[in-house]
Amino acid sequence: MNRSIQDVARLAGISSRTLRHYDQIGLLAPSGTGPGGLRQYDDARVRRLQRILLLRDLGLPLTDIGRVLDEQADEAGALRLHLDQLRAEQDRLARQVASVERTVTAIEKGERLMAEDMLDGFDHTQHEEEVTERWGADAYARSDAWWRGLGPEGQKEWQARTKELGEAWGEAARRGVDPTSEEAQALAARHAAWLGGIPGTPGSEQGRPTKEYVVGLAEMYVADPRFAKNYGGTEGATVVRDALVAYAEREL
Amino acid sequence: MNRSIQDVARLAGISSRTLRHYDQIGLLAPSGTGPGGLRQYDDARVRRLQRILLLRDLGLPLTDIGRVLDEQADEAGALRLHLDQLRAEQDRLARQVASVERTVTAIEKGERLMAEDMLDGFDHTQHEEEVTERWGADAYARSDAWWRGLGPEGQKEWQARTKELGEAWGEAARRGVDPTSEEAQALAARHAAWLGGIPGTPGSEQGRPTKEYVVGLAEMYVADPRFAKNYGGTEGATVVRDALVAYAEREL
DNA sequence: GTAGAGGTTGACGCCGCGTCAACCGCAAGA
DNA sequence: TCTTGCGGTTGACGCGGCGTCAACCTCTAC
Repeated sequence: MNRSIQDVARLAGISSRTLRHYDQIGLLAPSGTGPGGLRQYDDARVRRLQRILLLRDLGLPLTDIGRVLDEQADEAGALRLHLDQLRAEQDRLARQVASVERTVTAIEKGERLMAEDMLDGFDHTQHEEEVTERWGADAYARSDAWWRGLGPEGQKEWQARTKELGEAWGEAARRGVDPTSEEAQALAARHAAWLGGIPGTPGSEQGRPTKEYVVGLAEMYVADPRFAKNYGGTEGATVVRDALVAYAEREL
Repeated sequence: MNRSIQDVARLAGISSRTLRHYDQIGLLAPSGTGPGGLRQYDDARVRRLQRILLLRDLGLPLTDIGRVLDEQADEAGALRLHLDQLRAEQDRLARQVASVERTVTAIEKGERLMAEDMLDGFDHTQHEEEVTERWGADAYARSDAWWRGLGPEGQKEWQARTKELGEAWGEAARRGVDPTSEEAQALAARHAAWLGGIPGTPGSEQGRPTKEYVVGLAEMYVADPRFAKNYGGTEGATVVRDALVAYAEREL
């Protein structure tokens, strides 16, 4: 019972291109070739194809399928390993969905009522005391002037970005990432870049905030609930602080 | 405040390659080029990069990000659309995870106690009455001879494949797929190919089951609970039947 | 003069095929 | 006999988002 490539493709509900691909990568070679190099598949190949497709439907990569089928490797074991990856991907997706959801509602809220919630959530002028106390009245005045200069639209925009950044931090913190991990450090880098883009912050002339400013601010995130709430509470803020401090020590 | 590519990369916690890529695809061009073609980025580009990375973290594709940022397109709208896709992917993953789980337990069960559960689940000899009644005692005898010829190992193997195929059907049925959809028809094709590979089934000499055999069997899947349970009950079996009948009409 | 840092452009690789393009062999009809 | 058409063949690009060479350039410091 030798079948042509089209026969097999129709039988299996796949394309002939897929069969040629499987031949090419050594996953399923035809049993022989007829006149003109036409591929022929016997019953054994068709059965092998069945198993390939069943495993493929489970999301197993083709290379793994090849190993399982060729080396008599442990099928259940391979699937359980695969299951772990699927679940990890599930987690990632769930977090991303939640993150997007929060971002969307934040944006829409911000569009409808830009006053209360967001100004309250991260009002730039909110930390006047701390700023003046730590970096002098000059710094605050410059910063405040910049803030007013933004205008309502600019302020809304700025707050939205702020909230998005806080969102990213909160998400990572809830997940319990290591503050020294590559991911947390990348976030810290972006946080620092963001701070450095605000005229009036110490070091903004060099385009990056000073180490002292970042470290001080990081401590404030933990100490002051008004800031901490932007990063998932005190616990979240602790992660943010540790990450920022580590980053500042390294790069600033 | 013009920064070099490395500066920006470190600031943002990404690689310089990524920045070059963004330049290449027109997502983020540098503000200018210095001596030797060195890319330079001003503050506005850095801020744009911030937004790019925030949206990228949410899983939005780069092309969409470009549209949102360039055409002042509706950011919340784009994200909600993206959210739909994420949720669809979540569904797909959840179903796949469940499917893999069931397959794994089925395999392990089959390894430990191959007797009861699986023989009960889909005993080939189980439908002797129907086979003899509909296709004659000859067909049953041939089929039965083939079955015995498989031996215990072969029977176990065959049953495992059977269960996997039933699994795929059950999964699709629970999802409520249209029996005439491409997906269901592909499954039907594979089901038919599987039947055609069993010596003794009418039409197996041609490598594919006859239309009448498939249609009759499909009806039995719905009518007989012993079969229906392999496809998610009567409801599931109905989908299987409709898909198989449609396939048989078209291809056999 | 030469080494080194920090760039540049160009290209391949990943994964699982879809989708051309250009060609070949065989059978049926004008 | 020529043409048309079917059913294949090999080869190559494309997708997404970059990582990772390779080969080359420019400027500075020793």
